[in-house]
Amino acid sequence: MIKVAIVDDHKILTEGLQGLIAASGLATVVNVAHSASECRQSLGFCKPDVLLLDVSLPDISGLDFCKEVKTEFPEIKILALTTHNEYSIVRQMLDNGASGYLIKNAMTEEILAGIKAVAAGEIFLCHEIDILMKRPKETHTWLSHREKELLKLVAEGLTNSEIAERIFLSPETIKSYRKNLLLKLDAKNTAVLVRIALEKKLI
Amino acid sequence: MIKVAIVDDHKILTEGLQGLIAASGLATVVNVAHSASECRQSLGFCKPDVLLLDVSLPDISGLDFCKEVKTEFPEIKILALTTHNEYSIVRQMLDNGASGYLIKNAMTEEILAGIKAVAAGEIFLCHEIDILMKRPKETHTWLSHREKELLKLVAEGLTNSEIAERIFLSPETIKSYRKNLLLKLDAKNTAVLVRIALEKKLI
DNA sequence: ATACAATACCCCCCAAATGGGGTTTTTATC
DNA sequence: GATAAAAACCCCATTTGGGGGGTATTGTAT
Repeated sequence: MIKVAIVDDHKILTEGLQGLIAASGLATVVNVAHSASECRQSLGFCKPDVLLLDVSLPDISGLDFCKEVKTEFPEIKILALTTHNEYSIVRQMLDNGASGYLIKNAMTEEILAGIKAVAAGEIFLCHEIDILMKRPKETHTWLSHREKELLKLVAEGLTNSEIAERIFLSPETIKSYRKNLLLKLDAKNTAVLVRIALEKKLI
Repeated sequence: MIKVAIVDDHKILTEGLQGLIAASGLATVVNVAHSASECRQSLGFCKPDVLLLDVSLPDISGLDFCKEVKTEFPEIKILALTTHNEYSIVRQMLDNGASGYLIKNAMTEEILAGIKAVAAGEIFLCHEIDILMKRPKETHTWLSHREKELLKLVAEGLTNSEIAERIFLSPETIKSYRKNLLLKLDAKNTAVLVRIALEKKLI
């Protein structure tokens, strides 16, 4: 029997999930938490095989929590279960050690299939996400570290010279980065740049 | 027995909800839809007393769908059930005719209490939302029609003169509006303006 | 009656962003 | 050891935005 733990702040969802998993006979729910900190306290002793993890948690980001859990308990397989269907979120989640990714409007059977697959050491993506990730690379936007850093500072409202001071670069360099960002994200100006960044969850 | 219909694209949640409502003995689920169009087709004959409605639907906005249902079937009480806890969303939902508002991490009992209350013709807000709405007016941002319109166009990347042409106003007027928006939303510049607008779901 | 909010308009000045063209160095990757 | 991508830098010209000051006209709620 696969031991499953759940972290999600939506109580109706966790209750529904518990019932669903119990009814399947495939796995047993050993712990339910509604925040990362709550989950952190119980992981040590309940030792689940699979952790169902939401990206939006009330305390810290599910992305960071995924990395944290994987560092402390590398043997626990993490299966993301969330509403986000953006490339960058899935990409980061997998890079942070997740073994699978489900979106919340996936079929019930997919959730059980996902639990089974990741428990067996496989990588599992639900249908919609699988299609998303297989799309040609050009349709996805991927920014370098520096570019992401710049984008964050721009979205915080810093001017070029303020950014330059902050990260010890020439204002001219910042200008180049911004030009590149406008090009890469196909944005006409800063307003659109910020909108796209937030919509694609790049920052 | 209260007749309840549900519209939400998260299948796990709708299944959980169905079980929960059935187990309570308070109400009976007469219909479950995963999109507005699906729901639209069934509302006519299943005639629910209460409609549990999510704000994010795959086809159209739950806000618009709320208004639509209220126009066609004024006797159906609408109870919003969603993750959004922003003032502007709640405000719009209530203005569009919703009788109640629940957030998805609310307690199970609150959902049942909400169904009971709105079926009885009352207005019901879950605890967290109640607190949010009771906060002094000054802490909420509320924009006029024109200001919202402007903000949308700014976020689309139009320059002042482009906006002026589009809505037949003087470019100087647009400048004034923008200055006001920066003040009202306490934004240093356009980048922050757009970020705040998206974060507070004002546009 | 009058005060208020919303709407629409105008001026000046300077700072900041955008668009165009570039170069060099460092750091992975094959 | 070649190659490519990322990171850092530079100049010119123009447009756009932001900060400061305003005014006038509506409608509407008290």
